[in-house]
Amino acid sequence: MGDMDLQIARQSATLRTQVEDKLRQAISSGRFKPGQRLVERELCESIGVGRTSIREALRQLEAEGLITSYPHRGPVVSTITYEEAAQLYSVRALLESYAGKEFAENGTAQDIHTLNEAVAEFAEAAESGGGSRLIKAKTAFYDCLMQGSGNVFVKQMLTSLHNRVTLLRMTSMTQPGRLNHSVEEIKEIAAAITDRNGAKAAAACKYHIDMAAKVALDYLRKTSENDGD
Amino acid sequence: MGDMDLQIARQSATLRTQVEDKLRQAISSGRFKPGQRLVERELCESIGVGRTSIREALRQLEAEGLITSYPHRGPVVSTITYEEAAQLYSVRALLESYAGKEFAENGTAQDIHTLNEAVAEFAEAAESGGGSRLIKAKTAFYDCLMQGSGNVFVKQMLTSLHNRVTLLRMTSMTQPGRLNHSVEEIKEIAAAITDRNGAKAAAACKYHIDMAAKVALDYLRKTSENDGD
DNA sequence: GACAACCCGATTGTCTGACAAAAGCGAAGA
DNA sequence: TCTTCGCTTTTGTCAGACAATCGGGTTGTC
Repeated sequence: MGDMDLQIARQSATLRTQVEDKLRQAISSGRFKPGQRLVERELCESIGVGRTSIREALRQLEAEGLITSYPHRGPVVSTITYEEAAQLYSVRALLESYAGKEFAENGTAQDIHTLNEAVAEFAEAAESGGGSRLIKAKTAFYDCLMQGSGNVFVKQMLTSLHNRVTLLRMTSMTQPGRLNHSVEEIKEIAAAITDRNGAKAAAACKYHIDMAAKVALDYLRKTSENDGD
Repeated sequence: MGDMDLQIARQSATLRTQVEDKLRQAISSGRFKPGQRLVERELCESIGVGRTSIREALRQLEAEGLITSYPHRGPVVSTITYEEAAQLYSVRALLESYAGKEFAENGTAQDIHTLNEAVAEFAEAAESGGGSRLIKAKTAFYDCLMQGSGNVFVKQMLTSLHNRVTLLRMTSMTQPGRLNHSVEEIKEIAAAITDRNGAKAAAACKYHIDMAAKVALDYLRKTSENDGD
């Protein structure tokens, strides 16, 4: 009874919250592409709720940076430039290193146990190759990492950054060789944390993000024929 | 003609934005105290706008962490525990150090010039003792620091953290001796940045925040007779 | 043919009024 | 005293309405 799989449809949540999740997912999954306009009435119809709920959900997503609203023109899915992508990965490296360090130095034994389980699950998922299972496993790993850092602000900020990474719309794991490297790097992180080695954990986290950033930014640079005009 | 005092009431902004600012200010100024309930209808009356604008503004503040909403009970001004305050200052130190380092290494000469002007203004304000002038000067300094970091995400996150610090409702500068120290520390930061010394700038930023944190947390610990039940 | 002014449709921003659902509170009853 | 019931308050959500604004197309002029 380790995993408390929180019920998918917790209908108790307010409607607005569900709309938020739906929109977030639509953006993450690429159904709404960066730069695309989001027209209120269309969203009302497709989701089946009133404008109130839609608009309030949009405000939330706007604050998270997933969408950008221009006055009297409405919201569009945020776009992210190459520069911003580089900045995003820089901050991520900074915060995740910190999280890793804190985890290693102050995390509970329980947290460490959970982390290692998440890593094992991720490694398995990487072998069996299930795409959605991989994403789930990686999410679980990061949730655990942020949780273990013991810092609610770090957790919140990293969550936001993770969401925004999806705006780049390239999984950074799709590269054939990358996935194996990724697994190794994550194992390294978990090992350092289990060893209670803060400095090493921070370094491993930073390395992991730097590698992911390199792949992502290279990819962006190559496919940047559509950023000019 | 140095100060371009942007017109107070830029009526072009949407109403919702103005409400956000008003609420943010009310919280920062302590007119709304942590833990206090915010009833929609009261806000409507006191601000003089409809529920729509109020609710959307509240969603924004909620995302920023300034208020916390419980379903079917409405929003309250966020409270912050001692632990969270400590975490907040930790992240602040981390991010501001990073900002200082980046500024020193990559900031433009123009940014550096502006920074030094802001520091001078802050020092003057500290001597003349104008409370609101001090706050303004400090805000200008931090704006410049974040701007100079060249990282929009850092800027955004630090802005959010700065807003939340006000939830602690103790200026951390009110301590008689603290202000002078604060001025010195800030001068140190600016000097390091002007020297293009990244490591030193980072250290100075961290020191500055750590000192502020120490004062703040000591104060919180002393006045924690009202956190039990 | 190019450029400016203008008008019109689409969409947002905002208000009002309405109502179900839930939370909290007080009273009634065991 | 404790539980239960019902009432009040407030939120969550909808529908409809309307002014303001933006963008695009049209018209008119040089």
